[in-house]
Amino acid sequence: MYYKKLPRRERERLRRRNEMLAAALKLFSEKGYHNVSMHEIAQRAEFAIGTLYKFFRNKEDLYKTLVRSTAEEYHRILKDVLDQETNVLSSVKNYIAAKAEFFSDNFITLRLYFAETQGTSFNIKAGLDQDVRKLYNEIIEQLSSTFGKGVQEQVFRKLDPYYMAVALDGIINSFLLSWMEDPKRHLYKKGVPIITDIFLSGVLIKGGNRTN
Amino acid sequence: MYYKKLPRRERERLRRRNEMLAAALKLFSEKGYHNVSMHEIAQRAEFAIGTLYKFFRNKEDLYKTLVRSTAEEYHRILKDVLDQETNVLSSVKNYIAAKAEFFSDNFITLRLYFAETQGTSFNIKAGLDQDVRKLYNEIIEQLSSTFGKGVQEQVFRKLDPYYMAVALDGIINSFLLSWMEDPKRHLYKKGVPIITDIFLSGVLIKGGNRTN
DNA sequence: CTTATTTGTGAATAAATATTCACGTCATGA
DNA sequence: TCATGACGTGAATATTTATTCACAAATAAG
Repeated sequence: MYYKKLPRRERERLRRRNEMLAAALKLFSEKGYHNVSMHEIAQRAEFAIGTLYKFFRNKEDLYKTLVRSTAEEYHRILKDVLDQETNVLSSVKNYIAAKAEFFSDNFITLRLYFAETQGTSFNIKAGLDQDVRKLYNEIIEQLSSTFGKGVQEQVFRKLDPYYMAVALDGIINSFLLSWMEDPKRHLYKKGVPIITDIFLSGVLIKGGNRTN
Repeated sequence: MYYKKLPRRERERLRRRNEMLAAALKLFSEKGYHNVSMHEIAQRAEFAIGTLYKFFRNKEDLYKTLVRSTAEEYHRILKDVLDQETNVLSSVKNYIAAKAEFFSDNFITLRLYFAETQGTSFNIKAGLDQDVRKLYNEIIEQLSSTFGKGVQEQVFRKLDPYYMAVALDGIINSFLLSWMEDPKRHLYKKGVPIITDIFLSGVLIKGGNRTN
């Protein structure tokens, strides 16, 4: 509803900028930061190398912009889910579904996500790393607090809420990863109920083996 | 018991080679493939740059050698655990413990492991990726077959064994990751029973919510 | 239509770093 | 002790790629 708010010049400028970001996202996602050259990005976006530098101070700036905006969207979506005023069990279920859905919408982003949160964010110079990690941790903390509430309400067993959050996120990530590697074999829609089920009920046949 | 099997010359040569690999491992693990120069590795290992090239054809060769040997050790250890003739429940518990122990022994390797299995292995040119991934998948498949046996023996619920394997590995990895980020806060020894417990029994208080 | 301003271009430059190789150095065996 | 070959060295070279900037094209203003 706010279209046309900006002058034509500005809008065109933004469109160009987005084209460059899109090209960069695709390339970074496929090959990783250091295996993509500025020339390559410019070429893919069909601009001259100089133009690219008119929009972004340097390669790192371009990359940071990309990752930041992605991270912020990720953060916003999951935070919204956890902020919703429902019972804790629904919150957790919604969290699982929302995370899966976010990435199924843009497969490409998933690669960037793993590159930044797992393993190799130490590839890029400091600075960005911290910010993205912080957003990621905030979500884990909030998920953790949801579990804390659940424990008090006696919906969940009396386990450390933080570890529950870590465990859940780990399961989801490993399903996302296997989906990323072979999208045909591991449909994500099929994964959501399985994740939920395993996490909530465990894999043992009887509750009798519980240590607690 | 096989010391002295090799001539002095050869042994010294191997020792030198290992020093170079050790220096490389440390640097790659800390900064990632592209942020480490051959000069840096040579300097750290206290050899001239030319010497490094006498031992390894090029940078990629050095890196591949490193990752391959690490991956092979990882593979061997976990395969041994799963091959052990015990009941399925013990196998799974041992798997959890063995994986945690392997990485607690060499923290540094953990970084390399995440770089290769998660997210950014697509950073390095093809070839290596495939081999390492293959070893990793073999373990998941074997874990999966253990779960299959467990389902038949009615130890585990009737869920897809492959997904159980994916889920378990995901939980373990996320605990390892949080340990890597803050070793003081998340002691790995403390993590093992929690992982086991959550995975086997789930987080819900009652078994009544089970969907199956 | 002319001028001014903004924006796009890509050859040229700068910097980083992977790789080579002509030359010492050292150990071994005669 | 000397000759020989294996090994180590690091300055020099090759290559890749990030970044700049003088100029051209397009657009807006008068």
